[in-house]
Amino acid sequence: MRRLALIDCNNFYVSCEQAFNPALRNRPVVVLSNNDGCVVSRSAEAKQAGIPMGIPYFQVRKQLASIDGAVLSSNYVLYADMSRRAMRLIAEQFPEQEIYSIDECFVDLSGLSADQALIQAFKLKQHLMQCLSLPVSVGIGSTKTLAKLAASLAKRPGATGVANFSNPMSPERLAEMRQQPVGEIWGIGRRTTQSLEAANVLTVGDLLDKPVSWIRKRYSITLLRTVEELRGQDQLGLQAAAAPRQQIIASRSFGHPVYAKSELGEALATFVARAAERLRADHSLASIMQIYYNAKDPAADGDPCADAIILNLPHATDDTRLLIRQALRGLDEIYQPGLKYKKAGVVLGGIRSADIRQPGLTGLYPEAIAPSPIMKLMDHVNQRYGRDTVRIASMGVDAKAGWHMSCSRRSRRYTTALEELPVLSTQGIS
DNA sequence: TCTGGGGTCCTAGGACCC
DNA sequence: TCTGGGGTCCTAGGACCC
Repeated sequence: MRRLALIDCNNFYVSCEQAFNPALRNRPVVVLSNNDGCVVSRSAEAKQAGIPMGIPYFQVRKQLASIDGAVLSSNYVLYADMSRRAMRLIAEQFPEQEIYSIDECFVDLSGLSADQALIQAFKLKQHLMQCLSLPVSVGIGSTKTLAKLAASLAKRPGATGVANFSNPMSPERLAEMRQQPVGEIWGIGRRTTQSLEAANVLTVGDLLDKPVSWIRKRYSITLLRTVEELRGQDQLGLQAAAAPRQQIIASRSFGHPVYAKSELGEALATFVARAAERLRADHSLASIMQIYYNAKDPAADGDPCADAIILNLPHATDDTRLLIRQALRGLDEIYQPGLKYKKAGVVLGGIRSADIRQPGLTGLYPEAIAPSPIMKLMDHVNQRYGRDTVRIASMGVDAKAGWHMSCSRRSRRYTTALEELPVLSTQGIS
């Protein structure tokens, strides 16, 4: 019998912060998105105070201050490292693992009985708390969709943190599953929830009672697969090995508006460098690059405007230098003086394995055949001594340039930077 | 007056996820 | 004044091919 578990870190970003700073425990805490824009993670106390997920910070600043809430900028370096540690601990217990996101993974429990699975889930919870101070919820199910649904139950306030929707299910458990609102189901978002509710399909049970033909006629194959999964028929499988990405995006809203082409060029070159690092880490090449911007036009009452250009590269590449050259050429074509630039980005596409390199029919680009030793060296130095220790000159040298993000409330990189390690003294951790 | 059938590839847009 | 970033999959429609 197939049995899967979803392991989900509770309030992951906030929990990472609380792990290192006890003063943040048992009180309202939120972590903000890039540029301190929106609330993206909330402690239980912040949720209880009614702070919504995704709300712009400025709309809840006063409320947070009035309840003595702590507000933090995102510290992605810390979260990524904590994630890596948690995933490794989980894989030690359950080697069949699919890492689904920074704070979630699926594991295979097929060898275990339902009771054994529950016991193992509680043990794992305890283990992660002990090793990393990370609270997790575990949902068990015979498919990923059921495991997800179980996890959403498991993490409700007052719940035990573990829930099981895998067979054999008691009649009470089944009834509870069928009572869940459709909006709780993984893969059913806001729009589909609205549409289903309009058709008087309000719960999982309502949806399961609809004939396949009704679902297929009104919705896509995607929803049909979701329903099959809820019936216990596996449609999604466990993807143990991560497939290389098909698309790599690097983009940022600017800390301050940007006007000059040179500054926009520095920002774009930096985004290209980030994307190319990820490309090489995947052992991939890109053959298409898109660059784009969002801006406001002061000449038109500050109306928002945007433009983009798709660049077909002369050959598939992972070379930051070539990619930056092409990106700046693209910028020449879409840059408009006078606009107030708010955000820019780069998308790498046409991605394929770096095992096959070919220079194109013209033979004009012999360098396309072999990976660049300079890129390899650059990655190596930057991994060892820190990001951008070696960089391309067009990325600029001023780390305070206006386009860089603002993140004034970032905590320290406790686990990845020597000079920011926590210090233990008789007064506690500082 | 009569106007096929089957297929691929690409793109834009929508919906969803964390 | 201030509203994130990085992804996936599906669908419909157009261009093109034989």
